[in-house]
Amino acid sequence: MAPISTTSAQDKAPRAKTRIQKENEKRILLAALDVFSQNGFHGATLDRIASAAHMSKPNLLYYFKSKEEIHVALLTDLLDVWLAPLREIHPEGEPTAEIGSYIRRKLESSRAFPRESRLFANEILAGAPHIGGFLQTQLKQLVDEKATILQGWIDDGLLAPCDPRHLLFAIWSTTQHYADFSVQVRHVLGLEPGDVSYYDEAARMLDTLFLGQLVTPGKD
Amino acid sequence: MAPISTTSAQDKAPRAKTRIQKENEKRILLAALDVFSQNGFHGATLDRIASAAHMSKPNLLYYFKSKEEIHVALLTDLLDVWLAPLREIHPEGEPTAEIGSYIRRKLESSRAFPRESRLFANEILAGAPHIGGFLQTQLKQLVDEKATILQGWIDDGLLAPCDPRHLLFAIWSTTQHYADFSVQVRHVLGLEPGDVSYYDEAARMLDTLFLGQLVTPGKD
DNA sequence: TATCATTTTTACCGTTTGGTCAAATATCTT
DNA sequence: AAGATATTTGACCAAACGGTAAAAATGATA
Repeated sequence: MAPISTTSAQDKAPRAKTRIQKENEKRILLAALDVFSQNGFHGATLDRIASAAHMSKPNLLYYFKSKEEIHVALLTDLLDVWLAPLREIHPEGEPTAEIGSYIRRKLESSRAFPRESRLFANEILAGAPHIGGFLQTQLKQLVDEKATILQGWIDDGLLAPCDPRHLLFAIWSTTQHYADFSVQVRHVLGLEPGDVSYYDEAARMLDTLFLGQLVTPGKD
Repeated sequence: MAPISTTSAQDKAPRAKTRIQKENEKRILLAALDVFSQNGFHGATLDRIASAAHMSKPNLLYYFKSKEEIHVALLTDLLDVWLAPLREIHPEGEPTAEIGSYIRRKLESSRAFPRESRLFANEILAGAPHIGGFLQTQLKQLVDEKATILQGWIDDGLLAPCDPRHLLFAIWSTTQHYADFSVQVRHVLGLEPGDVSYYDEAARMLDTLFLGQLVTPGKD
């Protein structure tokens, strides 16, 4: 296995990163996030990424060996952001509070990082060719762990009986929907292209849906 | 405006469709659905579509003038399927039954037509360049209409107070999630590639979520 | 079977794409 | 300032791409 040394003097293969190198890699990744999230992997071109990064194509390829390497770098950075809200669910907390704040964190993540969300959605839609391993190992493990917590709450009668993992799916889909399908949301609501004012109403809806009872018993 | 005449004898421009023509157009659209839904518009190539349709590329282009024309034809066919379940929500019905069966229709649509769902998701993710008009007019109109029905139920105290359009968003996202993100669902659940056995549990989850109360009041 | 329209194929074209290479330039270190 | 290293550039390439033209083959029709 290749060591990922950062600043060991004895190593000779991986040199320390220059100031310019760090700056330009950041510029490239920011530009690539724009382009990839708008057009998907195949729809993105190195010329467009380079142009968005105010850089020539060969110069871009001096920092990343290939288009795929940029894509993988972006996805790798993304995975931490994606998992972070889930990690914070703790068994000591009260179910309503824990689930409620998880939903709020997920929705806020969707609002703050819509491009990242769309990048992720594109990758999954394409069959997760690059992060399939991550899904099967790290994500599955974390989901299993948190599902156990939720199951505990169900067993204690604090949560309605349901498959905890599908509950997580429902939270993921509803929150990410506002980033991934934002165009549809805006068109249906009759909002202008840049308008994201629907997030407040979305938060209320998700609170009602996941924390309250949605349909009243009815008068049969 | 160009008339869309089908079988008027006096017209000379649009001829009637041959048996071979109908067969091959069907073959092409089926093949294109496979390719587009797996790789998105930019990831799909005419060579792959032609190959999947067991046809040479120029022959394919004899039936459809361009790659985009195939894509638009697929999307156009799709829109009816997409709207159908929503149309069936009627104001006379009982809220729980109406919403419940809508969810079941949507989930069944997701299970039966995952490729169509992914095609739609890809289009929206890309900013809906081809069906933006449809979203702003037909879909918005239908959603407004059905949202009024839901609002009526809320006013009658039959449904928990919430924004009806966001309720529809929640139903769309949770049901479509099982088609669009099926790879992730399977990886997290530890299922084999072709396995879609999670749909039963998904149906139970969505019933609990949308029709029952999920989190019990707690013992504070 | 002769005629005509439809369908299919072969060969090809211009453009775009991801990527390379060597030379030129800038930056850092001593 | 000099030398070494890091960065940037312009010219280029092979492959893949969407699409075309015209001839050849097939099917329908009388």
